[in-house]
Amino acid sequence: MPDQRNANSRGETAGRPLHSTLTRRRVPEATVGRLPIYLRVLDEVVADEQSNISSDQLAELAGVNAAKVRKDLSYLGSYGTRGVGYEVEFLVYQIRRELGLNHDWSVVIVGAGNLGQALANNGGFANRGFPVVGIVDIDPSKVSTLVGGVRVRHIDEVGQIVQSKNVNIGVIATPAHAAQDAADRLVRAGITSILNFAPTVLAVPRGVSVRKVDLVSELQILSYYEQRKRVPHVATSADVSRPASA
Amino acid sequence: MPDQRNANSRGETAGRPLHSTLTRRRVPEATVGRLPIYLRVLDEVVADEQSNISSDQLAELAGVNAAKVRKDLSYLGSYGTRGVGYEVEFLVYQIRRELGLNHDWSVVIVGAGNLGQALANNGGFANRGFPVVGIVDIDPSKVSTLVGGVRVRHIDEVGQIVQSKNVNIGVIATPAHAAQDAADRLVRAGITSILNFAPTVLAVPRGVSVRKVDLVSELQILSYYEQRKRVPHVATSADVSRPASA
DNA sequence: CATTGTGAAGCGTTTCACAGCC
DNA sequence: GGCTGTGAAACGCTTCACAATG
Repeated sequence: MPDQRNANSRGETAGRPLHSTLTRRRVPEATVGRLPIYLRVLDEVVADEQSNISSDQLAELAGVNAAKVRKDLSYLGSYGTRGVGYEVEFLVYQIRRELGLNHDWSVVIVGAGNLGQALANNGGFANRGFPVVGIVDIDPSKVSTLVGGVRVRHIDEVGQIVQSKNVNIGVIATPAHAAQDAADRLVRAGITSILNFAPTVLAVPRGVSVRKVDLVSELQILSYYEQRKRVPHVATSADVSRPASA
Repeated sequence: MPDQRNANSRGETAGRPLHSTLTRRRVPEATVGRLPIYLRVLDEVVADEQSNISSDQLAELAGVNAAKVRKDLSYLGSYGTRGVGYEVEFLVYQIRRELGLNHDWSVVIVGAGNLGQALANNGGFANRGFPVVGIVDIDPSKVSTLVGGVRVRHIDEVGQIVQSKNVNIGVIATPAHAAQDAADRLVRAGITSILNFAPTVLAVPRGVSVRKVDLVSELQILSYYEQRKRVPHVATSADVSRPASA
């Protein structure tokens, strides 16, 4: 069904990485995914009034290994001092700059159900630079209610909200069956970044970034590893006929 | 600070993949992460009463390429028919079996705030085989309230709940500062799989699987790519010396 | 003859190991 | 001496391309 669109998930567009071709220094996708973790950790280090940090210590706190930390940070530039480590405040600044966190990015939430409301009420967004400036729903009975200090408006108004409030990011918190329509509306409104909580693969045009958070999938993945812990070494007949040679 | 524990995230324990050493057929982590997506898609195919599906069609619907689908499915066994495709119901069964979804996995939620309540109210968990059998909070004023049909109990009772209701998976929906304590309590209660919504790197003993869902990180990653779209081609001196040849 | 299953090539990520530098 | 920055090796995942086959 998708037609000159591309299904995508986890930050890639049908195979092709989603970052536009040839911009500045290239930071690998895997590294981009870890920079937010370093930021979190460094915030606490700043709070502890520690001014320098080694790759070893940062690695420990972030739950990765030190070589990875150094490689990751080296993509941003040479911001460390040999024999000393990294100046924490400076490093925070550089990571934030790289991630584009020098200014706020306004967010609109589609879907004022349980999840949408929880997200809107979650102060963590706004004070991390992602103010929720709009919430929309298709259900007239939800419109006009106040959620997290923002009045819910009808989804038909999403285009106007995006324009007038300069929204950059859309969050889809609708049921699965409504998610594609929500995405279409967001895209039509000019949104080019979507965070999708609905368990659906969205079809969006090239140039629109989609990241997916699928709670049930996460549980199912945990289930896989949990099962393995419980049933070690069950050699089924299928296994016997197909020794794990490959 | 962690002491004979290992910080981890995204399903691995400090570098080492978390699945116990040498069990059955090995399914790559990347594949495990996609099986839930195939399941979702196949559910709809079943609903459409289509009995067979080719790797091409499944790939299209799942937003990946066909070779990947075939490789992924080949790890589970040879369940397709050349020239025909895969029998949908049988494939669903095999994927569910591989993921350990033949039976329910009970879930306990720690934290009855906005997010915890939204998760508990989200029917999608229970009817996908992850019944929420307990919700706990540290705040006495939240205890005894009813959330999603489950009465909130005090966090001190989490061990008893896990034992009596045979809980396998813990979901942490607390503020960041309380997340490590929540994890410690869950681990002490015998939980070996944790889904963490708090923006913290958890330290847990080996053998405990942790998956993290960090909403702000997701937004920050979108911010990175959004920024790139907005500021195309700021050729710094570094770029000139490093044409994107790789 | 359409479509799977899979070796092999290609590619991105992680880790190693050490030269370079403060 | 201690720690960064980075080539190079190792590893895992993706994609190609085609032989195998119902």
